[in-house]
Amino acid sequence: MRYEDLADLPCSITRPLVVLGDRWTLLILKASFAGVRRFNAFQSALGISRSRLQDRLARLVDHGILARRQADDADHVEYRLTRKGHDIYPILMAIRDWGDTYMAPDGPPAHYRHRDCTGEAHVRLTCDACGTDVTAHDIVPEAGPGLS
Amino acid sequence: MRYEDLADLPCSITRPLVVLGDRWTLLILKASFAGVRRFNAFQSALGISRSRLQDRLARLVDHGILARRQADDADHVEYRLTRKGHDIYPILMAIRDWGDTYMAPDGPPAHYRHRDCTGEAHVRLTCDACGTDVTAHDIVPEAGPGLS
DNA sequence: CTCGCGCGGTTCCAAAACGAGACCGGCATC
DNA sequence: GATGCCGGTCTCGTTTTGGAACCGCGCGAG
Repeated sequence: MRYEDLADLPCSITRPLVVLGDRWTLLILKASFAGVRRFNAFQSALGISRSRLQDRLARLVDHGILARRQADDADHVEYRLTRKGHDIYPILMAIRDWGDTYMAPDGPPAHYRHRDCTGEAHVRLTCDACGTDVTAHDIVPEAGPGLS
Repeated sequence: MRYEDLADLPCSITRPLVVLGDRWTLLILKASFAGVRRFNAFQSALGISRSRLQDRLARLVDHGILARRQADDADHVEYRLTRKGHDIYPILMAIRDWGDTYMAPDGPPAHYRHRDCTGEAHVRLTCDACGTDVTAHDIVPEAGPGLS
C-alpha cells in the first residue's frame, strides 16, 4: 500500500492527514492565518525551499484550501485561505493549546485574544447533546454512514 | 536553518509540529487512541515500514508522549499513551471534524459518541472569558511571556 | 531603449528520509 | 531441536527533500 492510498480509507482523521500531515503544510497554513499571502513571504517566513513551497501551495490550491489569484493591484500573486482553509483554524489552535501546555516552559509565546474582549481562545472537546466537556476516555467510536 | 531548528522558535504551533508533523506520527497516535499498543499491531494497522515505526515510536517515547514497557504478563512490549500523549486527543478530534466536513462525501465514517449519552463529541473554539464560540477572524495574537 | 531588480516559478543535483524485506536473538510451544 | 511469534536491526534501492542556480515577466530608473 502506497502512502497516498491511505486517503481511500474511510477515516476522517487519516484522510486529512494525507494532505496536511507533512513537515510543511500546517506551517504554511499557520503563516496564512498570520496574514502571509505571497510566495516570497512564505519562503522567508518559514525557511522552506522554493521547490517544496511550490508543490505544497499547489496541493493546497488543488484541495481548495488556498486560492491563488492575482492581487487587486495586479502586480503579484496571492495565496488566500478559502472557507475550507479557514476551517482548519481549530486544528492549529488545538496544536497550540497542547504546545502551550507541554512545550512552552517560559509560558505561552503568544496569547490568542478574543477581539474586543479580555479573554483568550481555547479549544474544548464537548458533547453536542449534554454540552459537557469530554476527554478521550469518555468517547466510544461507532460506525457511521460513510463507512465502506 | 535546518528543519529541527524550527523547534527553537517561540511558537506553540511550530514546536509541536516539529515532533508531530510528519507522515506517520499522528497516525500512530490515532492508532494508540484506538487501543493499539504493540509494535506489530501498529505496523499492520498502518502499513508503515518497521524501521520507520521504530524511530517514530522512539521519538514519541523520548518526548514523553508514549511510554514503553513490558506488559504485565511480561511476554511482550507495550506502547501506551502518557498523560501528555492523552492530551493530544483534541488535535485528532479537530482534524476529524474538518475531515467529516470536507473529506467525507458519504457522511462521517464514524461517530465519536459520548459514553452513556446520545451525543457526539465535537471540538469548539471558545473564549474563556465570555464563553462564546469564536473563529479565526475573532482572534488577535498578542505577545506572551514565553516570547524570546 | 536598456539596465537592474523583484516577482513567481522551474530545474538540477546532492543529501536525507523512506519502504521492503531479510535477518537477528529471545522466548515459548510442540 | 524445529517452529513460530515477538520487538528490533541491517541493507539497499527508491522517493522526497533542500539548496542554489536559473528563467521569463513586468516595472521603474537612468
